[in-house]
Amino acid sequence: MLQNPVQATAPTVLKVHRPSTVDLIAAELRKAIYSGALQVRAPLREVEIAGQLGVSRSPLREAAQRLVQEGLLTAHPGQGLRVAYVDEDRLDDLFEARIAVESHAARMIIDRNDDDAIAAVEKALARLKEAAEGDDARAIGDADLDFHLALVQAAGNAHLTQYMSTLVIETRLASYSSKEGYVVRRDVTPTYHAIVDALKAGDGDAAADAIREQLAAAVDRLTGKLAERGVEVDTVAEEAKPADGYSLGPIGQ
Amino acid sequence: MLQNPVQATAPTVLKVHRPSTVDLIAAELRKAIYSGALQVRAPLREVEIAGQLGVSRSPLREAAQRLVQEGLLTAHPGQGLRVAYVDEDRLDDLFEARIAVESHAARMIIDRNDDDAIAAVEKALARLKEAAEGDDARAIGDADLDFHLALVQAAGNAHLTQYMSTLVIETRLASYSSKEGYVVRRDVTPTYHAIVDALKAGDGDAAADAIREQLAAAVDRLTGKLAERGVEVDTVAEEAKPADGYSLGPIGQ
DNA sequence: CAGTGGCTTGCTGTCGACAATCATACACGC
DNA sequence: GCGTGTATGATTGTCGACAGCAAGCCACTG
Repeated sequence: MLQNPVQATAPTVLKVHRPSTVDLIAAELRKAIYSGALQVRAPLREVEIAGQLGVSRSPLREAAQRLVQEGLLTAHPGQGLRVAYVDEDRLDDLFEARIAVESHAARMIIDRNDDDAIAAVEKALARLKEAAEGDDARAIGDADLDFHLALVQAAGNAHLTQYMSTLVIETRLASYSSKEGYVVRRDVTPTYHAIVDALKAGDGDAAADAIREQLAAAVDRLTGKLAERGVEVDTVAEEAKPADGYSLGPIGQ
Repeated sequence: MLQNPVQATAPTVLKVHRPSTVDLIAAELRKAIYSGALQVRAPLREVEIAGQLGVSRSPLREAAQRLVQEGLLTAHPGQGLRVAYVDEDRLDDLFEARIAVESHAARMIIDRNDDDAIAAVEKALARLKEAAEGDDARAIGDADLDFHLALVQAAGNAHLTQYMSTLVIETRLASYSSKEGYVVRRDVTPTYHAIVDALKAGDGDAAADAIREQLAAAVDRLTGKLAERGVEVDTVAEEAKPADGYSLGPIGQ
């Protein structure tokens, strides 16, 4: 090599990662979608949202484009932005993608014999069991999704974790899109134990199968196929949220 | 059901999907990164890029945020946008994600016994073999990535396909980030045949193993571990592209 | 001569305003 | 009465401009 462009200075302190305004707005929008403050298929008027956030339209639109890329918002020229709607085809694709990511995460954990990771997943399962004892459908749903996200996070792959974060929010979106309304099963824990047991046993295929079974059941519930077949399960429903009057918190200082 | 909200009108024609300006710009930026016109770690000055594209800064910035979300660009406050740099940690995560997606795609194809899908993959392999006979490193690399993308496309999952598209571009970015320069192996085809053979044989585990082996070798090559270990492989290198003077085509009418 | 301080320059980040486009409601004609 | 055409209102898409921040250069000081 003619020139050796060495690192100018070995950084003693990691460079501070100050979040940009667009980061904050995007996070706020995701939270709003995840919590249902922004309803499915609802058009979001930019001046209104920007006003609530205390920013101008420009950074809001930039942040919105990130969610478009994630598939959480859709943009049709002239019609502006709408919260995405998860139809049946996309639902299948979404859960198939989740199977790919989650089962691979399980295999990664098993291949590494990562006890800490398994412990983290068990902790998430404990929180789910605790939530399932209550009647708050939203809390149960949160704990459910948190479990799946924790599984992927435990695999320690930042790339997959970010993708999974999007998949989680889109799953919640699918729940909102369901004609059955927002319903969660209460008796979910047995299937989850199967996943954790497979992790402990170091059986990747069993873990993958358990995840597949778990998610396939979720798809059936969301598409209403369980009801069609007359299957009765113990479910908890959530009242529809206030139609409007939602307000997003202003961007932190 | 009390109310049956039937589809208002069965759409006889599919709704036209007119691409927005932001779509076009984002696609142009991706192409520029993929082709190397925008070099790794290069800061992109907005006025300049916007001028070349014949648009204002606003839509350019919005499009750029999409690429930020994809991980193709990075945004540090006050310092603007830079083409992302794939360091070693991220490289590992990237290829592990590719293993997750591609091996699952293979399993999907096998589970469905989808002969058309296998035919499509074989077609991509044929194109790769044809390119490998030449000395154009870029063409070989394109055909290589096309093969992997074709594999995922053949699985027929739009969600995974979109994710894979990003992974493909980021892989190209990793090649540019490599200190070895842009180098491709010429004798890749045996490993690819193993993948296709496993697809034909309907052996999902074998396909997954072949993909893992293939991608692990790619990581070794990109990190220079092959050279360290003194492994000699038949490679084709590409001259470094013109440092600047790149110009992006204007947005189509 | 090395290090520090301030200045300057360029760019980004954000804003307000204009023009183009779409949806809605209404009037008209068949 | 139904469909078509038109007018209106609102919202988006785009632009140019200003303020604020960061990097780089130069002069100054120890």
